Amino acid sequence: MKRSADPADPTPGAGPLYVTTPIYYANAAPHIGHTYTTVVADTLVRWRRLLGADAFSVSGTDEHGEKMVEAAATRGVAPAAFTAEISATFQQTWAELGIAPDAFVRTTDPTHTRNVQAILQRVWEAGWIEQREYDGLYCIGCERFLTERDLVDGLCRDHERAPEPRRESNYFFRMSREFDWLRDHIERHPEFITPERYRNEALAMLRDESGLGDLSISRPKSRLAWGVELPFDPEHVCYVWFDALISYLTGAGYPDDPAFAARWDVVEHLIGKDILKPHAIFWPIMLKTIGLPPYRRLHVHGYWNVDNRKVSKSLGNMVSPLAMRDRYGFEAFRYFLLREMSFGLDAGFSEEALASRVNADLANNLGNLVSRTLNLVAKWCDGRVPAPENEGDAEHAVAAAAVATTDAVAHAMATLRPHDALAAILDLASTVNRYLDTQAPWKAAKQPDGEARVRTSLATACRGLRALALLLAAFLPNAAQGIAERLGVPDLLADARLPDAAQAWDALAPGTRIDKGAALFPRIELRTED
RNA sequence: GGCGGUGUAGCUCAGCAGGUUAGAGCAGCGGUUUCAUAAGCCGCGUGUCGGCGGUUCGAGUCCGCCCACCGCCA
Repeated sequence: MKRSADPADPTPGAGPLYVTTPIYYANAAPHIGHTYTTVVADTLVRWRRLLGADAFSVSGTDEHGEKMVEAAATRGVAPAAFTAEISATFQQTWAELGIAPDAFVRTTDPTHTRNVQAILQRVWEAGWIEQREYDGLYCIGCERFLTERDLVDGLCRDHERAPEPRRESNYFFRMSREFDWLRDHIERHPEFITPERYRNEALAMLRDESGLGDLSISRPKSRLAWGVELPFDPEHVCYVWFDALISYLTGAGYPDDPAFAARWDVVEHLIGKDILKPHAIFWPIMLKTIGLPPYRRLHVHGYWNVDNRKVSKSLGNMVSPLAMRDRYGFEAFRYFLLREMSFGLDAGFSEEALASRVNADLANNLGNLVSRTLNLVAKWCDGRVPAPENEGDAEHAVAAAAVATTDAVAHAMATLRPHDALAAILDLASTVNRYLDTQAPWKAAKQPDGEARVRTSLATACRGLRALALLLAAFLPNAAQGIAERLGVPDLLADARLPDAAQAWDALAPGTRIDKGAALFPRIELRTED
């Protein structure tokens, strides 16, 4: 089942990486969807760095558009003040959760708006933008003109609000000229958009073409002043998507940072399925007209449903990552997100599901393994990691399992399947639990000739914990560090490099003083309603 | 209406290019252990693989039709 790695083929997915989250639309505090994408990006970056590769990440906030003006007006503040506040909330949230993108782009940043204007000017001069009159019904919620088919009882289908008639002079990005090129590119590069279902959807959009056409990228200032001014027409501002996508360039240092080119070579975007079209269609064509190669990959994940319903403000079922942290500890929540969603598919969140998943995997399996191992070491080995004395098949099997797990995690991460990676890691914890039961050092300790068995089995279990700490470092950094500290090797993760570190099975020095510490993951007891 | 997707054990999902008695985790049931976080370990699943038909020596796995749900588009 697990393919053994080809010796000529190094660890898969071990090269440098530049990964982005979406530039989140900053009209409300971050919720579970933002948190998921951001956590996946963070995990991916940590994993690549653990493999010794350079990894760079960008996140940010998209702050322009009519909805923002509306929301700010509702709150009685200026758009700039409103978005500054929300953007700060995003940044503080990630910081509090221990997630630190290398760059955080606000679409209102002067460096960014300069980039947008320079690019607009260049694309304009190259003839990719033209002015047209447009007459139609406009939905502020969608930030676009609607067609008859978007209407239900005269209301926008998605936003259930009445569109307003508008006649506007708009600038259009003539992207339809490149649909053939893009279709060809996607067809020639099967991994350009993953999972495959979303690649198919992108191809379907291009096949029909009916819904696509050219893209309006401007709004007259008379209607919307909150945006980046078009350099070639000061009476208009740039439409939100054109502006926002360029953040991926700004964040990577475009155009002046010498590191930009290398980053752009290895860029992969992470998005939710709701913004497939701009990323799969608009963006590659924009890049082509800018004169940059397409991004390397686009990874698309599904939606989180909460308590079996779609997440929406009106339902009030938004899940705040900070609230989850306060209630269960952030890594429990982070684990749930990464483990429960099969990347690409929709998944469901509920506190019951969280408790069940965390208790089974983290408390009962992993946490308890740490606890019982260290307790045995404290009791029978004077609190020091023992030296193995007579290793046999059982010990070799555990060591082999650690290597196989490392390989499995690498494969899973190379194809953006964090859920599979975590399943493999927890499986290793099970293996060590089974090993301990088989060896039963607590019994051997009471037998006259059992000492070698006690030392060997506990040394092996400790080595297993060390491997688990290394493998978990990217997924649950605090818990991994917690294991390392309890094992008496607090610097384990500081400069560890996989897969060597996991394969260096005997690197845990005998005599190391362990520290039992508190329970790594206490069981979650949900209060039951009566 | 068109295109695409999904439909596999109570739940969440694996099943790649068709091939021995269809799997995992969780939940449940039984047993066992006591080092440990009422944890661990062992054992237990007769599931019409949505339905019908077809191709094949052989189909969950390919083809057609149908049903349900979802998405994109119109």
